[in-house]
Amino acid sequence: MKDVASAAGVALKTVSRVVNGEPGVHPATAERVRVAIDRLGYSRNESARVLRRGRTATIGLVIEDVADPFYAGLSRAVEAVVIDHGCLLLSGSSGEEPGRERELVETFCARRVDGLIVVPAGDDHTYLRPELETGTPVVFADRPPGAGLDVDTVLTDNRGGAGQAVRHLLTHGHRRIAFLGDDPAIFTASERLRGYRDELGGLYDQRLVAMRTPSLATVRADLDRMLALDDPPTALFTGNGRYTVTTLRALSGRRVALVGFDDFELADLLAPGVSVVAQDPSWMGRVAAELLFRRLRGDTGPSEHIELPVRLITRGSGELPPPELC
Amino acid sequence: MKDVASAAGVALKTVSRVVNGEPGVHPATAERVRVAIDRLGYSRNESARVLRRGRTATIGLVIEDVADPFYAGLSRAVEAVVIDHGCLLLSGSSGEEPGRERELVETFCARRVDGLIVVPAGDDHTYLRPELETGTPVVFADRPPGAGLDVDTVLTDNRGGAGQAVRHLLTHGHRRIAFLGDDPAIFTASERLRGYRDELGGLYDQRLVAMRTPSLATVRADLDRMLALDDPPTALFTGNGRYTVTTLRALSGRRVALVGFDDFELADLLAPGVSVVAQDPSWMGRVAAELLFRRLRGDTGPSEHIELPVRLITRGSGELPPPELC
DNA sequence: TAGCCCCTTGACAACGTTGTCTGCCCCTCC
DNA sequence: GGAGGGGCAGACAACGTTGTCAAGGGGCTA
Repeated sequence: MKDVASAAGVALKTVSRVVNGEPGVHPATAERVRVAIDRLGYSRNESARVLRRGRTATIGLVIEDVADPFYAGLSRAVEAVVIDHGCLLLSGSSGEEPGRERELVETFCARRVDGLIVVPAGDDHTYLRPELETGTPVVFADRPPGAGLDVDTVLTDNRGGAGQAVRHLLTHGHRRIAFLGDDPAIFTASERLRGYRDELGGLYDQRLVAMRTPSLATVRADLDRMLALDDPPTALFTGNGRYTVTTLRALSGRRVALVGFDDFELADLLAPGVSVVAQDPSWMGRVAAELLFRRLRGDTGPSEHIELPVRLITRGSGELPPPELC
Repeated sequence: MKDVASAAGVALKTVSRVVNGEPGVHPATAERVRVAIDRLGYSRNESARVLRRGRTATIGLVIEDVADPFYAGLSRAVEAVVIDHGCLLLSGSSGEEPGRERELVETFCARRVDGLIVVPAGDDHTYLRPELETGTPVVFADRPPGAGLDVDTVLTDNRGGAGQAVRHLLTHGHRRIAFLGDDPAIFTASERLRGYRDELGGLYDQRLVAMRTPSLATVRADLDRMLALDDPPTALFTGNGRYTVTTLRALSGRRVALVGFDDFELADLLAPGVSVVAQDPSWMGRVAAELLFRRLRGDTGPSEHIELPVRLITRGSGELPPPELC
């Protein structure tokens, strides 16, 4: 900027004014400055600007994995809102590791983001205290923060959704419904288990539940074990999109009724189409981002806890009757 | 930091030394400083640091759309490499708009990223000149830069891949092979068209080519038109993952041989499985990022133009014979 | 013509770091 | 006992911006 100033024969401050579109600069002078800027290929140093002004116009987003379609959709929606507010989005994947989550948050804080949206991997977020105290708004999405932190949260109605899935299978005559889901240490997994269990009531059978990080081998093993029971499951409820897909693969053609949590591309093209309880990741992203910006605009009301509804989409797999009724 | 210094009863510089793990601080003093840091919840201001040191330890990535699995995979791979180098990744989606692409690049440059990886949306990149001249390395991925810019590029063997797909269909007896692809203004689309055309040679028929941004309606219209011809296509070659999926939907069960460019999740679960010419987005991301870091380490060799091979994966749809041979 | 105000411009400090240089103290070696 | 050196700590300037304040000049009004 100094170079531009001397090239244009004006003071530093005048260049600053032109760059920022501030009023009170003679058009001719402004033009001279602009020419100098173009000639020198000058671009403002954002770090210095941030340092001086205190606001970074930057939002941080911590998700689990960009390559997971759910988070990719959420990410895209957050990015859109952030851009609408003239800000930049920093984002990173925690890969389900609490340490990495914390690292990311701290990196973002060191860069002085104006606000944070976090899909937590860990369950201790006391490290966020200092930031919260300095007034940086934080919104948790998809999963709530660890105990003792009262911040804005946007969740899916996991329990209700699981209940809805199970109810759907029950009304189609199933009594033996298995649940295949992620490690219950993950909030959404344990909530969905709870919804499943509550809905089943007396029909609940521990042997029809398998919860761990899915791989084709483990899912196949779990399925084989369950289907070999004297009273095997006639229907499956899978705990998330990744799980549903892995389960479909592990079934390798065996026809069992199935409802999955999370919609996924091509669910409609499979035979039969896969019935799902669908979340809307874009909606969640949008809601979280808008809540964050409301806080940034100064809304200091009590922390909000939003729960987004899910939608049952029937495509065939969830409407298969139990074999004995065929 | 000033507060930490006075709280610990030391000078600013000593705190700086502790924060940066520089040697020459008495362990007892360092401990005192660390206590003060914890107590005050201090975190270094990265903007000030960047301003002072000149390096940001930040890489910028411009892609087309995070929600597209291809770019999500690429993104994740770039992020992994960037983290390995102790850097932060800024990324944004251009949404196929040249203006947005430029905006993103300029935003990143204003934040003084150390290097850039760009999947270009536009074809004029002269605006990058100033940055290139100041020595910021730039790597183009998936698509080359506009004319007149000689920079590192990592592409897929689009032409060869398309040729391979067509050859595969030819060896299965097809002579009428249609091509459904994106707007030829997009580099990858036109390259794939070229590979298709070159491989078909005399069999090429303008009426079997449809190129535009895919929507279910347009693809359905194009398909209906082609299939109504006197000598309709017996096989389809689709120009990218999104196109393949849309085409499968538009076919709504009609059995036509098909090979798609790009692999996609569940391609193996459809009936028949979808044969594809697969790119490896992670590989591309990794290669691009590693090339970038090699430049950052000072490699000033001539610009590289890497072309990654594709892999034909046969799953059934590409091996269907033409109807007359049934 | 004096006084006032507005328009335009510039000088300067401050934001929070870090690199450089200097200073002090204590230990060791001659 | 003095010189020299190493370990530790601090003072200060500079990075590139922007907010504050002040100043110069020209036109308008009384």
